[in-house]
Amino acid sequence: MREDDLETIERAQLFQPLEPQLRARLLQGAFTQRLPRGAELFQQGETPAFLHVVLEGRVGLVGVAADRRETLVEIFGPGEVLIAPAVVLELPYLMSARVVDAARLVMIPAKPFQQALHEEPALALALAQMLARHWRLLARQVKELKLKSAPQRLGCYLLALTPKRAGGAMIRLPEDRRTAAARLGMTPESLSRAFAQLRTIGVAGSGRHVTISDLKTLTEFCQEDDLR
Amino acid sequence: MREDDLETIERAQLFQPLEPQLRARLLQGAFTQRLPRGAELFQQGETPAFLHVVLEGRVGLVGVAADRRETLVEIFGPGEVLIAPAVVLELPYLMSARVVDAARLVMIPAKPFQQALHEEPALALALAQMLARHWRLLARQVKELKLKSAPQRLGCYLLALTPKRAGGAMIRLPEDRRTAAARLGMTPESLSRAFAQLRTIGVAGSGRHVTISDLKTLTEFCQEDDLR
DNA sequence: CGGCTTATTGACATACGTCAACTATTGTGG
DNA sequence: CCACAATAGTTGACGTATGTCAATAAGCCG
Repeated sequence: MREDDLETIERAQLFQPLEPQLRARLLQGAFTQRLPRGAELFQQGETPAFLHVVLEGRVGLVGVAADRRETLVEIFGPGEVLIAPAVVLELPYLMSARVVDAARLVMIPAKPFQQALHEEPALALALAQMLARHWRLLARQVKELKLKSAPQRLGCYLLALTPKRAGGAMIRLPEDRRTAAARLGMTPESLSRAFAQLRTIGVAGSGRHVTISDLKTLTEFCQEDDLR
Repeated sequence: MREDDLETIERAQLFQPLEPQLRARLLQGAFTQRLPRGAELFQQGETPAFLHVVLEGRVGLVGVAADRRETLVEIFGPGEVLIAPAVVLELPYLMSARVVDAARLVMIPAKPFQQALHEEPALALALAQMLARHWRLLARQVKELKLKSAPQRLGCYLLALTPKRAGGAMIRLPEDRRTAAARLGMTPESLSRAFAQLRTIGVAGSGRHVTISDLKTLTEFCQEDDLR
């Protein structure tokens, strides 16, 4: 494992609160893997063999229906852990994981990890906190899907990409538009139209580049509760 | 606290793996509360003061948009813990909690609970497992919202109410139809029409009583991956 | 430059929400 | 126990948001 890999892992919210020697113990038997866009790390229905930590690139969680239709549920980047719930519960994955941007990952064997979970209080606590954060990501998404229109969801997505809450902003989208559309639960066509609609309230975009003239106006349009 | 309350708490998945003396310690300073249908336990945006455990009745998690429109995200019954993520992270609730069926709850003060989380490995582990299960509930819901039609979501909901996977079934709905509709992300009118559509594949319902002539057929209609 | 993918736009289909009327069910007071 | 009100559920007519399909335009790369 490379030097800067360890740094990334240290920054990962799951590992950051741990003692260095515990981190080292977890990484016993772990290895890294480099995967191109489109690669599948695991498939929905499989039983976890590893806990995956993203070092570089981005990985999407893809839900698959019985008729093979798919949806992109969440995207995780460097420092994030992939679907800990399945690993913790030793249950089949509810989703597949597919590389969105060429990625490097740490694969931590599941069994020793589960073992450590029972023996290392700090790990269990850090994991609980990570799961709590991940729960909130999904909770927010369910609320958006059920309460907001496509243009509003796009607005929320743009707002999430800037730390500021007032004034203007310039953003670089972290993914191409078809990927963003999938993540937002709409077709690329609908995303295009959603952008067209936001243009009327000062959102200008071309390619991955987006400028927002007034964040306040957009926040209002999106009916955003600004709970982080 | 009543005798049978303790039994309910013992059955709660969060507390079941704990030593009796640890359970007792957590319940120091806890008290029970009885609330009628419609009561709000807490509101979205508030910072958690208690960890809530449902003893009796049912409590819904309600997401609220800035324009006051609401959606019912999940319903929890006896033995379930209400929104542990906010308590764990000491962050504002992302949703409100509203009593759906007259309920009795244990209110465990948040601070001592957070304290215990750092001191009691068994608690942190049990919590991680509970959060993992709750994450899967939401993950499944996101998949359904993004991949399935209203009648298919209704079908999944009905299937979730029976442990069987083949043959026929008779079900009693745990909530009235307007509540079920809200949970499923549709209007009562759409729920009615969804039932009408399922009638063509052998689902007969009247009031809270539903009979399914063939679970296989329904499972297929719903495009259900039968991952539990 | 030509050929690829990706984004946009338009025409149209459809699922679902909305509003209103009607019916069934439940609960309540005489 | 009935009468009636209140509530919950159903059905129909209609509007709107979003998906689908097809054509076009715009980037990107060999």
